Amino acid sequence: MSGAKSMSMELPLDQILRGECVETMRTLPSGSVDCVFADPPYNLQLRGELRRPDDSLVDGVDDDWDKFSDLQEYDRFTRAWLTEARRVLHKDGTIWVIGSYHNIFRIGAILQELGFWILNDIVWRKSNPMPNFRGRRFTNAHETLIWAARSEDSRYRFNYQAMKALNDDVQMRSDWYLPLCTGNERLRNEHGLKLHPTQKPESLLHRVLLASTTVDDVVLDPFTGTGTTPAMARRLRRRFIGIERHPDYVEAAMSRVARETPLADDAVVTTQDKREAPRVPFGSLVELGLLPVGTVLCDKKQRVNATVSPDGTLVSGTKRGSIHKLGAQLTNAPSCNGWTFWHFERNGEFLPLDVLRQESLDLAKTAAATAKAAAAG
Amino acid sequence: MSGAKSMSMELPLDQILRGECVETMRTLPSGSVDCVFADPPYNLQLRGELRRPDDSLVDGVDDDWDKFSDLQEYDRFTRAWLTEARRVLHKDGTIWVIGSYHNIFRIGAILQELGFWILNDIVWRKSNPMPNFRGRRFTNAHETLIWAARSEDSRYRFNYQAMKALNDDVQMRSDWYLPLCTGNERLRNEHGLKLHPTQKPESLLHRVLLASTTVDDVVLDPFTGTGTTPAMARRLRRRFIGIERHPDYVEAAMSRVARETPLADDAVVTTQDKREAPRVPFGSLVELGLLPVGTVLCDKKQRVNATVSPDGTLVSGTKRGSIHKLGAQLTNAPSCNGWTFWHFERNGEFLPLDVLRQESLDLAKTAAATAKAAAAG
DNA sequence: ACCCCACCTGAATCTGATA
DNA sequence: TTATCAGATTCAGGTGGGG
Repeated sequence: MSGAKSMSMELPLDQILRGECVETMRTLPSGSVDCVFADPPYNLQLRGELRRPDDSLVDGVDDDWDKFSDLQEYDRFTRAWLTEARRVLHKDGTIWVIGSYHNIFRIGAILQELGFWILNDIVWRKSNPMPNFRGRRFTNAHETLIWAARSEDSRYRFNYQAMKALNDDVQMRSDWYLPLCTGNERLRNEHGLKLHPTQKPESLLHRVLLASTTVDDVVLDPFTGTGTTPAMARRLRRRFIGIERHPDYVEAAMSRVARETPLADDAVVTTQDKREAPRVPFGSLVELGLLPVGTVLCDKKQRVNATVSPDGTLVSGTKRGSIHKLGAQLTNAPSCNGWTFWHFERNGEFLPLDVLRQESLDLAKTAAATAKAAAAG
Repeated sequence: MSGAKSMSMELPLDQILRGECVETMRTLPSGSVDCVFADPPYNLQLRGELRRPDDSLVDGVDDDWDKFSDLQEYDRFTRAWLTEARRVLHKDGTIWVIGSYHNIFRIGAILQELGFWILNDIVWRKSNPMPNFRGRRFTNAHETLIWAARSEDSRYRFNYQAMKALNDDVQMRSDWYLPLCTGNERLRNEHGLKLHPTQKPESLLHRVLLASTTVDDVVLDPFTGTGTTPAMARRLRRRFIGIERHPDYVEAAMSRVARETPLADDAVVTTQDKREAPRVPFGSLVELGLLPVGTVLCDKKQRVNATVSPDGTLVSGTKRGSIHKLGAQLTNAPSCNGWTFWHFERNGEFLPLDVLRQESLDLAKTAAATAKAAAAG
């Protein structure tokens, strides 16, 4: 199955090598690892300081390792480490690289140019992202992982059934909903400050390793940091090779790994992903055309009415607001459930908006069932 | 506001030009459009035909326009049309490009190389994606849109409040959950077969246009296809320029546009950003007598207070300054929004100055309406 | 033990008009 | 071009103290 381990060369297994990533990879034999997980610098290019609306300062990434003079230098760096990673990878191996819009397009383009074969782009949707404090863009609520085989004809590993099981017995999709690394999981120094600015959550690596490797596979992480990859590899009984430049991180990561207990033989697919509540923003009913812009809504006794705007707000005279806010305002109530307060006309009778909400959920459910049936054949 | 339309050149507005996209863009003047939405060919590398588990054939993308001999050719094509798009775009304009992992990394990298400034990458999560029939990858359940300004210093449009309203009054995130284009919305030929393999849903364009353009803005779609962009532009009272190579699509799109009814003046209005509201100098509230000289203001928790001067400054002890300056000074904050910081007493409760600002705007609006009625009567 | 609330934090390319 | 200043802007979740 996994070819790399059959080579049985003298690999520095279950170690974190201190050193530059390209140089250190050069010391590893070709075709010797089954999987690479890489979390390279993102080249964020942050400029001034950023403050929250309450004037508190955002603790941004200002480390030297994320500073590049320009795109060309970042591309050279990227091409260099991806070239080595490809050499070290077994012919049937796969690579994962995570990034944001700052760097992921560079990475993806270079991966393709080097002959990697992209299998999926995976979206890590953050359940608790940092908001956009200035209101100038959409909340940057996700990061992207690229999953690629070493080449077009690699016979790569994908544990389809394990992923399906992990996802309530429907195919695992390319969008993953996972929280950030916070709380106890986040490594901290003696002052309680985060040890590393970009520590990844264990749930992410758990899914990555479970999807694309098997027991005893060798996983290489060229940017190990605080060692999430080694820790999850040990827990899931994979072998790891870490590479990390900073001695403090090497030490922190190794003691973290030492605290991990490998799972027993029979323990495998256990973790469940956090299910999302099927929230329906009122605006989406408008976008979907279930409720045309300009529709006039009224309360049950038709004492007040309001018109639907393109952005999902309601307008009544000079007043504008969400279905809840405007309902409260027009009735002088402290609060109001707009879903039950506002009614629309259908076949001569007035129905609450809640009917439409339910219908939109049913639509989604039917579509999902159809897709599943098609998949089942 | 939107710079492009003020140029009033002879643009082929509200038309779909039949022709090759680069050539046709060359006929348009520089800086003449406010927004570009592009759904270019995806360079799908489907090797041979794809069959479902029941051996039925998947009607994939295999039209002539999607055949590119290799990555280099696709890059050349991409660079060519993006270069023209950038020339045609107003300096403060933005571009949207949608793609999948097959092409989006080429597009993103070239966008950056041409000097576009990426604002967000947006994930369109499909509520009803096609399942992965072979079980060899994750279900490809999303597509990616890149939203970018023409350059780093573009003062681009983002209708923050409208997006927030559309999402139940929390910031719109970078992941959008929308269904595929199916059912009645999908254009079909006389045999009931879909007219175009990749028709985009109207809900997607509704959100795109509502986020990044305003009424009468000019939107260019260089790969118009069945005309979802023109149709939504017409509905939302934006102007459009379409470009499409295939005469059948041009015809289908134009008759589709003709079936759209533009929203009425008052129906197309969305929640306004405060930045766009008319500016009210604090001093004018004093002049208008809405806030008498000598009134004592305090912060919400009544920890500091200050007195209103005739010139619209506040005085607190020996300190004097604008509502913003003094608020910042008294709280040792780098900045302060005096409108929300300072409160005045009315009927026993403390209200922020912002209430008075709104009231002065309402007064002005009422006065204008009265004047208009008098003139008409 | 439990609830409530105040406070803290996260890979962030985070203002714009006017003088 | 640069300096100045008005004023717009946050969500989910964890932690910890007090009642």
